[in-house]
Amino acid sequence: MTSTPRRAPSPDAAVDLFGDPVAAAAARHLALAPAASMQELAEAAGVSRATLFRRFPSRTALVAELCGAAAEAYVRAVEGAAPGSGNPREALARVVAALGRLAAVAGLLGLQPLQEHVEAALLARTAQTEDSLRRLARRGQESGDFRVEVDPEWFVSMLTWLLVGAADSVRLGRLTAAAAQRHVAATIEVSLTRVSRCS
Amino acid sequence: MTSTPRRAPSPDAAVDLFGDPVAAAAARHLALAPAASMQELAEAAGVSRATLFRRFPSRTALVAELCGAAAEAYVRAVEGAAPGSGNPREALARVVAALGRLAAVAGLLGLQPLQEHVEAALLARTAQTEDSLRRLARRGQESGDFRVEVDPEWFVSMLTWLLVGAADSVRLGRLTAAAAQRHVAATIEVSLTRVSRCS
DNA sequence: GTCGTCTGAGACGTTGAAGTCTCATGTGAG
DNA sequence: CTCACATGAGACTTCAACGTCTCAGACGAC
Repeated sequence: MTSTPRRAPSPDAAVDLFGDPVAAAAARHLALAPAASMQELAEAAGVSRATLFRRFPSRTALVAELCGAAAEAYVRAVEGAAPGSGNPREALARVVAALGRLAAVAGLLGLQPLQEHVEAALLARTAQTEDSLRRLARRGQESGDFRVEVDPEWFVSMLTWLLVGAADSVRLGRLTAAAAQRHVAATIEVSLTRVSRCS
Repeated sequence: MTSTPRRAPSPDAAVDLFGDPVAAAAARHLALAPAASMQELAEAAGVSRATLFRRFPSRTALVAELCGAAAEAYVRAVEGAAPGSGNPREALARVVAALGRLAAVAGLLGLQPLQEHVEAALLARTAQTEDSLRRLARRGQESGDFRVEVDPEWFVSMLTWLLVGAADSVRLGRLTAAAAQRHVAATIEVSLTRVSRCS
């Protein structure tokens, strides 16, 4: 055969965020229907309820695993973007691009209602990462690249929720994924970076 | 008595968003615990479960009413800010201020998982209002006050989700309500308005 | 072929919350 | 005091989803 049978990796690599397609499908459905039952999730994943229970001992475990995987991906995305290295503006651009890719898949999972201890675990997992983002904000402020009026804490919040908003706009069919991602990047950049010079 | 006995209206008037204190307390609790049972909501409101059922025929009805009231308040807040009148920058500032006041109370209610038809009803209720915001964005772009790169659709989304993010930061104790509100206003303004001149 | 493994179908028990109902208590109006 | 009405407490039914289990069929390895 002239065409090689191996599938080309999907253009946005975030698709295989989860090991298996069942988890991926469940996550996709859960993001759209946060209160979905195991029955629904199984149907969405194309397996029987029994099989879903074989893979995940309980609904709680399923949700925790999916959200955990999303948190993990978030951490890896930010780390991969090396927010601590190089020019702050470029580091910021890398971070935003990496997270933008992620948001389409995992953004709305962040809206999942969680048990308190599960949420606490996720927050603990991402605490270091969020801190590296805060440091990036401060670093840029010290270097004169970023506005000093922006509280690093707010920077993290803004980044997070704009990504969620982007994912939601896509869900409602109001923006395409690509456009939403561009808007997030532009908004973050404009609100964080200082105008360096006038024409 | 020298001091008049009538209570001064609370500094942020949004407190009595709902007619009765029971609904207000339930809404407050629901925002923090989206999966709360009627038992929990009743306790949070300081009434018995029976009474809660007397006032709201079902949990669905309760949630729908609270979210509906929030949507209503959103509509009124925007209308009250008259986004269609006057200088676009000032109109924007009015809108952001009005919504900022609202977000502390109702922001996280927007995260409530809803049945599809309930969500559709809320979207229908707010459609006109969102449209007036889009028109404000366009108007500002035509007048040269706002950047033309910002899609009016994204403007609405950004505004919405930054307010949710502000409410969430407050919930997590990471920002004070006042600070969060200021940050939202500043972010919106910076990302939307064009730099008019260079010192 | 046989074996091991995974799966779907579906019955089954359990549980927790929803929603209904009754009754006793309290309180304000007259 | 008496009536009307709202509430709290709690028993009760219903129900949907969870979670467990069994069994039969499919499929690959060998």
